[in-house]
Amino acid sequence: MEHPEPEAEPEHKILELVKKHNGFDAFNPMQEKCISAGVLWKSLVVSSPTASGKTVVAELAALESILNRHKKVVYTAPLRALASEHAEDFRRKYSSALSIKAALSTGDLDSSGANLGQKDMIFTTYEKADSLLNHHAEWLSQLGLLVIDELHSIGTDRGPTLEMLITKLRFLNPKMRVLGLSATIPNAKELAKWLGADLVESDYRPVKLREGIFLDGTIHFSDSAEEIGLEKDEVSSICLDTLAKGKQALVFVNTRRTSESTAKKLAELTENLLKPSEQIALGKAAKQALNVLETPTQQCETIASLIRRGACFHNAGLLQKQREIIEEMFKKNYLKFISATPTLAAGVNLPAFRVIVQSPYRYTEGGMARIPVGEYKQMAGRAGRPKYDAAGEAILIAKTEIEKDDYFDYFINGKVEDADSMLGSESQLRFHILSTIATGFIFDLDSAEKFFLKTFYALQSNGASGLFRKMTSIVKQLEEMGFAKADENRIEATPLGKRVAELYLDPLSAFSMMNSLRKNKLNDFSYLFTIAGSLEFYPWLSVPRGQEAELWEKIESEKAFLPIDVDAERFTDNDLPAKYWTSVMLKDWIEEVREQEIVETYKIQPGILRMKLQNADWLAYSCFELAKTLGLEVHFAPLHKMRKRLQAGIKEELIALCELRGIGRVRARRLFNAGVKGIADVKRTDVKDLEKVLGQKVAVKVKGQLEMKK
DNA sequence: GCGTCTGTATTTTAGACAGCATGTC
DNA sequence: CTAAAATACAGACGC
Repeated sequence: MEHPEPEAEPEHKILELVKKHNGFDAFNPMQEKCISAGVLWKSLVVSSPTASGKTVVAELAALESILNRHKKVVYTAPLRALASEHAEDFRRKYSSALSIKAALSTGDLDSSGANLGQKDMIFTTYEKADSLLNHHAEWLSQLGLLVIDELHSIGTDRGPTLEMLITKLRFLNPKMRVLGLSATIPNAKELAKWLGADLVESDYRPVKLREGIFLDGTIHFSDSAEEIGLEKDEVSSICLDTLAKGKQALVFVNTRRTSESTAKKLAELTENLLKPSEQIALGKAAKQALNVLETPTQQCETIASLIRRGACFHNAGLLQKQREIIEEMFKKNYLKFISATPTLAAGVNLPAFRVIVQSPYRYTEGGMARIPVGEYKQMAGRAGRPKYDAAGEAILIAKTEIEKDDYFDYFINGKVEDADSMLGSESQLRFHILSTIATGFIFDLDSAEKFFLKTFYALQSNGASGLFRKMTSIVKQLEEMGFAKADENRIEATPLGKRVAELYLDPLSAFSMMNSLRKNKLNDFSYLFTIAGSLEFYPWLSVPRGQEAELWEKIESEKAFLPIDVDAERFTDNDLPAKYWTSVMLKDWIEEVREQEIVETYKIQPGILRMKLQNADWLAYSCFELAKTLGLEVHFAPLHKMRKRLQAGIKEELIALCELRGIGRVRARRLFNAGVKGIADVKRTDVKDLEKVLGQKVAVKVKGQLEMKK
């Protein structure tokens, strides 16, 4: 059915609905601009500052599509946290009121992916949406609207995935509208052109932003200066002044370690100034943060103590739960300061009166480098709390007069970088070409050309010949690895290649896993090395100083069991000791070494450990699936066991016990040592006896599970 | 001779997506 | 092409 432009009546209704469910009676200037540009019936790219209210624009377009045209909407974002926050928000506002079915689909175990075909609105990450295509989710060809949050991220390392996703979805849904939400970037026009969309640009912000530079006790703004004095160090001085104004500050630093030490410094400023009510709230939060694990680590204790004192740090080394607690305490104005790495700039919105950027440099592969202007703007954009502040202040710290002038030119008044296509990268192309072949978007040279011509890359580089040239050699590589077959007329993926695409593995990585699995002598450590040594496990743990030689010796003595050609790779792979060392860490984990001990030995924070373990679990599953596809039965049982052990961090003997909900590595070990060694034993044991080991609550819960199974 | 302090050389450095699949207080 | 803070280490110092 053709749907012409909707009539005036329903259009008006959509506007009213959105206003009503958001609890306001007028749209802001940016939103008005989008409405008059035709957000209800056109494709649009909106380029405007963070927190300018782009979510509402997405709601307008989405409701129109769902209510008037009865067409599905996909919202996609670069972070799971972003997707889930928006999903929750949308559900709360519209789901029950308008009986709109919204779903969240990310790689998270907790997010339900079932029955997406029956939903009206689906929130996902770029990768998950792309992966759904690899799994042939049919409903993806019935979309009315695609909302792309953070569209400017097309120019980052995850940009190619987004670019391919958009291209594929537009291929499948020629009439689909697109709503691209982007930060302010110079080439937004170009992106709009690619998407066949109109461009709406706006510099509207709900709170004014003043950008300044701190030098020798004075904050210099472009039109004025404020003398606040310099005591101890720059960050403390600014924070002290912030405190005197009764406000909060977000401090961005460039390493995790610095974020921690800065927080300790700032806690000294706040600890004696907290009101009793604040002390109570923070005390409660501190206790929560301390007890997110069965046994708290050193870091948990540090975090708890810092929260109690009114300032804390925030980085990827924290456990997810702790991050949330800290964010919430800051939002409620109990925590006065957070010192953070860029995690906080990219994530959910967490505004503060002041944003302090301690240094605009960061270590990169090529040594120390300036952060992109766009990244500075993203941090700066967090300044100013709507309703509380008349204006927000972003303050960059300079050490010299020259630096001050330079920062003004480069960061404050400078030009944000263009978002350029990154699809030319060979490794990215290898991954995405396999996936396009596996899903049938590309099946010969003609179709390849047609497809590539629709990419952003083609628009930017005036044609697809660049991609086309690289494709030939990539297809050859894929053929050699057994993932594709090609002749003059036809290119197609082998069943193995299709499976690799479904598993969302890098072809190169899958190939090296397969080679490992084909070795005849493998033990448990070989599997761990296969997992930890794969590309997806990057970055590897750094080898402690002075231990490199010792590790080489071990590698040499165990080389029969390492699933690689040690003699060849010792000269070509500089990361070999690090890969080995990382495997040893995984080994410790499944040997039930305590979390705190792992954290200390491998100098890794709990949050990073979690991330690595989740990664390991995914790769263990992938190995298992590859073995299945290859028919390598010898590996089935060992890999299955290995996966269970990685999930829980246990020796083989505890696998059965850990199947019970509420039983993890710690409790399972306690049970086992008390003589309860399996499900049957648990059944046989009296609740009273279980309580001695597990505590009352858990014991009852465990018993309850077994009752239900009867 | 041993523990502690101090100055200097050396080292280290952000983030986070994906598979599978069940009913939680 | 750009930095800065934490840590390891060597030597000095006091008892």
